[in-house]
Amino acid sequence: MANQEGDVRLRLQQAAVELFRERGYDRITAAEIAARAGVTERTFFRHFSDKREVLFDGQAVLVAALTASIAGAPSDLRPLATLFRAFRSVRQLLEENRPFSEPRQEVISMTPALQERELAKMAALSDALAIALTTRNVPELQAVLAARTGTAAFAHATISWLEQVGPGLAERLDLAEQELKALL
Amino acid sequence: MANQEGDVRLRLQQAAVELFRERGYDRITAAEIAARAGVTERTFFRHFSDKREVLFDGQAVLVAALTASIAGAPSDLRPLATLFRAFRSVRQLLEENRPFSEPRQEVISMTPALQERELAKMAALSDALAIALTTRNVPELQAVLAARTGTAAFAHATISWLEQVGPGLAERLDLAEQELKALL
DNA sequence: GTCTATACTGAGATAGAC
DNA sequence: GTCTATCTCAGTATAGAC
Repeated sequence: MANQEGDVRLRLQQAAVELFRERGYDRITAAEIAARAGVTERTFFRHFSDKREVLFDGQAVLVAALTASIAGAPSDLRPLATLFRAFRSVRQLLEENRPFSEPRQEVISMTPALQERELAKMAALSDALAIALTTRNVPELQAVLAARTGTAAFAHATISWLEQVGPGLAERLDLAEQELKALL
Repeated sequence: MANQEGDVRLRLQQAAVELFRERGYDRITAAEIAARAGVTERTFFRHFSDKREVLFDGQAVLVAALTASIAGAPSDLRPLATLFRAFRSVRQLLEENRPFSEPRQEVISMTPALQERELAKMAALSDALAIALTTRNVPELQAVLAARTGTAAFAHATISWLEQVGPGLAERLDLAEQELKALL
């Protein structure tokens, strides 16, 4: 029981991804996910405030790692360079998680409701990065714009890396940074 | 009846904004909105695929105006400059709409579920702008990044303009463009 | 853990515009 | 007659209150 109790959350998440891939997000009920994880529907909603949220949980670790990297960056680094330095610092973390995040992303890309939630999570990430930049004395508007721009590039790099065969994550990040520079 | 039939959609939208402001988004049911507009709940859902959507309808006009401006821009203009030219071309449209969009934005800013939808709409706008740029032979990745970046600046400018007293929309757009240039 | 409100869907009937 | 908008009725699932 101790085993089972501890990872109910994890079992719910795994069950959710499996079922969503088998039959599609909107044809799966929260009760079905709960049943496969061996708990009741009520327990599902105790762990996740809504049905979508079961797929969005790794964010906290990522945000912590990124803000830590920003806080520890050389103080003369410009905002965008600071952000890309942070993105590169979590590369290994993302690569290790690929076995989980790839099927997860497959489900998200098929489901508008989940894409919406993903955008919200990215916006929250962007806000966190903007705050991390302002504590380094980057002016607010510049911090917000840099965070949005950097997050967009980061999201594009990671999602295309998960969805398409081709370059690795590091190369995709390099490419995105180059293209951003070329823009201006 | 002919009068009423024609603007059911509009009446539903107006009723929705009024009620949401009075009591808050989640304390208003779709049935109440429908009742105030003189139709049934089912009719509400025939016009709007979900409850949130009743507040997001002006986008089509905006997207059309922006893509038209991009299509008509001088061919030697760089991607971000092309986008800001387009944003400025819809300034009057936005200013005329302010009596509607300001209360609407007030409701959105109070409601996480609506903010999520707004992000989705902005992402759709960004996708449309990216496509408009690629038809001008901007390379795909560059177009996507420019569109995301530009859209973020545009959204920030318009939302802060709606929510806070201070500079006009034109000045806020100028400011955002300057800060973007300063980033790179 | 139980109960309930409400968001949303589907099918069929009605009514008016054309 | 078709087409389109609405209503009616019945139902399921999410999510919040208790």
